[in-house]
Amino acid sequence: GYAKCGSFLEAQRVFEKLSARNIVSWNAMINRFAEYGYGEMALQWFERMQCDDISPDAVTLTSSLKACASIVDGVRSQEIHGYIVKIGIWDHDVFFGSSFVDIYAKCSWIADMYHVFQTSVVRDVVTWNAFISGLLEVGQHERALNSLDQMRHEGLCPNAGTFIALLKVCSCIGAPFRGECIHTEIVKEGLLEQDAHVGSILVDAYVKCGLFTEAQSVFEMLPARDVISWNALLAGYAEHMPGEEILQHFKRMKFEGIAPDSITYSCILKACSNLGAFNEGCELHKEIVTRGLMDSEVKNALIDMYSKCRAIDDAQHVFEQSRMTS
RNA sequence: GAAUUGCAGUUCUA
Repeated sequence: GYAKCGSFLEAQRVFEKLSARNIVSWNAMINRFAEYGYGEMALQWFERMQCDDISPDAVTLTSSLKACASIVDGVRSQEIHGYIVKIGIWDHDVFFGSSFVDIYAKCSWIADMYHVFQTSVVRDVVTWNAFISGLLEVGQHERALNSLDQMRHEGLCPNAGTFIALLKVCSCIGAPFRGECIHTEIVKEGLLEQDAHVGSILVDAYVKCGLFTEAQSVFEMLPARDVISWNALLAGYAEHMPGEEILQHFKRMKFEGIAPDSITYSCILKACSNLGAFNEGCELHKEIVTRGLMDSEVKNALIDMYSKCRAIDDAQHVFEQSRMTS
């Protein structure tokens, strides 16, 4: 329904008028709020539904768990966990396992995360992906990287999400060799063509492991480059390549028709601040205003840039504007 | 019968 288009007001209006509010319409509302990050709102709808004497089904519960995850609400997750076990549907849905692994990891409830994972009789690739991300979250890097072999041992085939999770681990511990192995696997599976997320995380991982040449060559071979893969590369330039080269790449990005976002500008401003490139910095400032991309991170980057360029007045100006609005 | 479910991509910061 309307909720899928992100128009909540419209969705709510339609919902209130629905004569036949069935569980599907409730679930759709809850999940949409959760999906757009309104976790608290989603849980309110969850409670409202129960007040209406409709008992939640597996879809309601996983949607509500998504809401819990988005606001990292471990306590309410536990209540739902207890309810699922109590009414005896734990083994009916693989989704429960991955939801709870994910949430307990986000809460850093390590024992609970392990317990859920180990007692899930049915595990699928998403359960494993959530587990790998969880292991990263709690600092169990080796174990996370070993998971690939283990899940294959269970007869499961890794997907894009698996490799994304694994590459994040490599970035975190700076393990370029492991990253290269994963890169090989990704190519073998043909995932670079199928999934845009994989390409950008691969560029990002090489950047973060300090293999900048590799990052560049992956980037150039991507079938499609979006603002996120561009940002990953530009962040690498800002970090590792002190020089004006980054400005050329920024031009090329715009020339290719990719609209920069506030993260892009933060990266370029960082480079300008290292270069002491005041004129370029001013140009960027104007562009940011024109494009309406001023947010608090960009403001910090601007203040930093102006300070490094010894333009204290300009820095102060941005600073005072940010105090006015926040 | 159909419509509603789980993990995962880029900057800075605590």
